[in-house]
Amino acid sequence: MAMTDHTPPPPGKQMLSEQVYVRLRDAIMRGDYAPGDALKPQELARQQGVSLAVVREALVRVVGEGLADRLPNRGFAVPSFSDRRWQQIAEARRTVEPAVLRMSVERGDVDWEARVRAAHHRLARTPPYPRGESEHYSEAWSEAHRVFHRTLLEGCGNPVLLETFDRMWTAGELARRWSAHRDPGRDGVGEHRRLEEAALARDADAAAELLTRHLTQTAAALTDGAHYDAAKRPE
Amino acid sequence: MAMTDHTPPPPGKQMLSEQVYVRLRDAIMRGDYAPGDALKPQELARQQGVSLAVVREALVRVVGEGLADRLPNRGFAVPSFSDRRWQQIAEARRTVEPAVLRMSVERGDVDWEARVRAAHHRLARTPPYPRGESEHYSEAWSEAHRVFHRTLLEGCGNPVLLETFDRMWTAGELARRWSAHRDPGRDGVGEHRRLEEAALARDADAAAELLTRHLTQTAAALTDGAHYDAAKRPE
DNA sequence: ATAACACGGATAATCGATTATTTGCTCAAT
DNA sequence: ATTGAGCAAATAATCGATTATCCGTGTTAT
Repeated sequence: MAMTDHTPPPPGKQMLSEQVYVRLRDAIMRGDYAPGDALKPQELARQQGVSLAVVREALVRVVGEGLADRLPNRGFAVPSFSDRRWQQIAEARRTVEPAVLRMSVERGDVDWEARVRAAHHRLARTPPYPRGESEHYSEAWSEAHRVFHRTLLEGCGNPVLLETFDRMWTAGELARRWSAHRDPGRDGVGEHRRLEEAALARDADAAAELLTRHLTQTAAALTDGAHYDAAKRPE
Repeated sequence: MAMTDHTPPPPGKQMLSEQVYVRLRDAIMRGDYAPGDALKPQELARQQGVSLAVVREALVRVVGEGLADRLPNRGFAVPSFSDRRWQQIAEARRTVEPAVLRMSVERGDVDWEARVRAAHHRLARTPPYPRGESEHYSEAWSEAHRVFHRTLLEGCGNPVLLETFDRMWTAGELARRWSAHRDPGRDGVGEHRRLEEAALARDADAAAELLTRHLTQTAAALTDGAHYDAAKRPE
C-alpha cells in the first residue's frame, strides 16, 4: 500500500499562531526578555511579520501557562518571580514527584527502562556549562536534564501526572533563570546516576528518597546565600 | 488622601473576551454541550453578539485548560473523555492530594480552621440532588463540594499545589459528568465529616488516610458496573 | 461500478482598520 | 511648589472583511 497518509508536514505549513506561540514561549524561557518587560502585541507583530490576531492568540496561550502576566487594558508582561514563588514551586515538586516516581518505578516496562538509560546517558555526556565557569547552564544541558527527570516519571503511565510535572518544571526553570544568584554550579552528576540505578533496580523507596534529597539539595543550593535584590510582588 | 485608586470595577466594565470566556467555560462545565460537539466561532459570536476575535480568544483559553479540544484548521470541540481518562485523573488526585492535605493540616492557621468549618457546614446543609433521585448532583452541591475539598488543602499555603488541585478537579468534574453511568448516588457525608474532624484535630496521618479512602471509594463507585459505550480515543 | 479529480459551500485563519482605554504631559489655579 | 483638569500620544481591545483550508458532491475516465 502506498501513502494513504497525510503528507509528513512540510515544516512551514502549520498555523502562524502556532509558530508565533512556540517562538514566544522559547524566547521567554530562554531569557530573551527580562522580568517585567512588556510584551507589546504591535511590536511583536511587526517583528514577526504577522497580524495582531496571531500574536494575541499566542500571548493568551502563554499567559495560560504562567509564562506571562496579563493586566486587563494594560497589556502583557514577562512575570517577575519572587524568591518566595520559586520556593513554592520547589516545594510543590518535592511534594508531588517522589510519589510519581514510586509509581513509575513499580510500573515502568522495558521500553521505559531503555528510555531512562538513554536519557541518563545523554545527560551524563552533556557538558553543564557552555564554557568554563559560566553562571548559566547550557541550553543543551537544561533540556537533557528536563528529559531525564521527565523520563524517570514516565513509567507511571499517567498523562495527568506528567502534565503536572511539565507545568511545574516550566515554571521552575523560568523562576530559576531569574532568581537572585542564578545557577549554583552544584554537581548533581552523582545524584542523577544513583537515581537511575535505583529506578532500574526497581527500588521504589530508594528512588523516591533520592529524588526528595535531590530536589531538596538543589533548592537549598539555589536559596542559600541568595542575595535577592527585589521581591517585586509580596503575593 | 482621596481615591487615587482605580474605581472598584462596575461589573459590566470588564473585557468582552473575559465575559465570553467565563460563559463558555461554565457552559461546558455545566454540560450544555455534549462531548464531541463542535464549538463554532461564528455561531458563538452571533449568539453572544460579539466578534470572532473575542470568541477565539475565549476558545484558546478554554483549550489551555483542557476543557476543549482543537484540531488545526478543523475547529474546536468539546472533549470526549474516555473511561480511561477519568481513571487517570482520579489516580492523579489520589497521588497528590493526600500529601498536600498533610501539609495543610500541619500548617493551617486559625483562619484556615474557620474556613474549613464554614465549608463543611455549607456542604452538609446543601442537598446533593435537586429533587428526589436525580442522577446529577445539584450545581450548588457540586460547588460546595469543590470548595470543601479545596479549603481542606488551602492550609498548605502553596498556590502552586492549589493550582494543581484546581486543574485536576476541573478536569475530573467534566469527565465525571459524561462518564458512563453518571453519579452513583453514593453518600459521602460521613466521610466528609470525618475528614473535617481529623483536619481540625491536626491529625495529619488520619486526614491523609481518610482522603485516600474517600477518593478511592468515589472512583470505585463511579467505575464499578460502568457500562461504558465507547472509548473514543485509545490514547 | 469504481476511483481519481474538480467544483462549491462551509468554516477556520488571518488581516487591516476602528474604537476604547490608559498614560504622560501641559498648564492653569491654589 | 503642588494639585488637578484637560488634552494628546500610545497601545489594548474589538470589529468587519479577506484569504486559506477542509469536506462533501458530482463528474468523468478506466
